[in-house]
Amino acid sequence: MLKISELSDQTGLSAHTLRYYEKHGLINASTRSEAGYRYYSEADVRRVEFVKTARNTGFSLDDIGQLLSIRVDKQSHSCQEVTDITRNKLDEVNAKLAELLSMQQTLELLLESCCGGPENATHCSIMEALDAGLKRREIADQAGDVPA
Amino acid sequence: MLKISELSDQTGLSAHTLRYYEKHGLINASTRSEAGYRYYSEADVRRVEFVKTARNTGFSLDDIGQLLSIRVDKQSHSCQEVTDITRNKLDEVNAKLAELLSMQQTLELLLESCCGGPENATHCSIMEALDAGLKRREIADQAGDVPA
DNA sequence: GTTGACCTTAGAGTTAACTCTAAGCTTATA
DNA sequence: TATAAGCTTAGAGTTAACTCTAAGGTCAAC
Repeated sequence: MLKISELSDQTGLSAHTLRYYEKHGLINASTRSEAGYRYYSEADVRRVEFVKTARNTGFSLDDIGQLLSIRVDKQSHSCQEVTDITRNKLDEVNAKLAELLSMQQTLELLLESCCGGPENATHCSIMEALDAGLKRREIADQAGDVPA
Repeated sequence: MLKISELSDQTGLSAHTLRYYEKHGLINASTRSEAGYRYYSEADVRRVEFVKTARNTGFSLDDIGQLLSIRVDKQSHSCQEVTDITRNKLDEVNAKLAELLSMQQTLELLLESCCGGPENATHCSIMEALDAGLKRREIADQAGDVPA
């Protein structure tokens, strides 16, 4: 049986976070000392690791709550329920990814277009592109040409 | 001169958001009616559009504040200041991107590994993989083989 | 028997960027 | 002139996932 600080050491999650997860119904210490100290069993630890793994995979605490309720009674739940949660998360991730890739591309183009030197920003092509609403087809190419 | 609702229509930013941006020092209505109504000039509108464009590119309101203070006095700022802000943002975007790509890959592998059918989740390979801390080299391949 | 490290709880604070509400003026239209 | 739409402000609420604080109880070691 581990005390909260020992579980914290083992999982890398802070004691604060572990209590926070408990308050939100994700985990629990199956035993308490008379004084109220939390003591975690092996099974408790495995549940915490499950939460941590799911967290690293991108699932929200809310998703994880659902996954955990499947986990404790797998017989009453289908694989489809699990894949639904997973697919929704993948859809979210893909949407965010598309957004970030577009930003990445824009930022790279902006950086390519600007000299980045110590000269003053009067003709800075990054500022110009932002002013023009990024409308130039290639933001500035190398020569600063603007599409008709 | 545009009233706030007209500016809202033109930019797609809500009047609430425009006031919020003003409160945070990003934009301003250069004129107010006697009664206090905001009236936006062409220059005001261009500034708002700049903010919107920068926002879409991923810059935080804080970044945008810096970009705007360069914008109003380009002579006193260098291209390097602009590229520094841009490069920092690109670094952030790339970091987030790496995280999301890893999640995407994991989620795809999880989905491939699971039948997703109506059968109960007793042997669901997604649940198993999360339980095992995603340690299996390929999460389950197609056969559920575990590396030594 | 007294340090000092660790534990408890309830509840407040953090972050970013909105988003909304309430209470009360103003303005345009019929 | 009455009504409705629109504007003003200050300030509270939202979201997610922590993160921290205060006030106090517990425990192991010296």
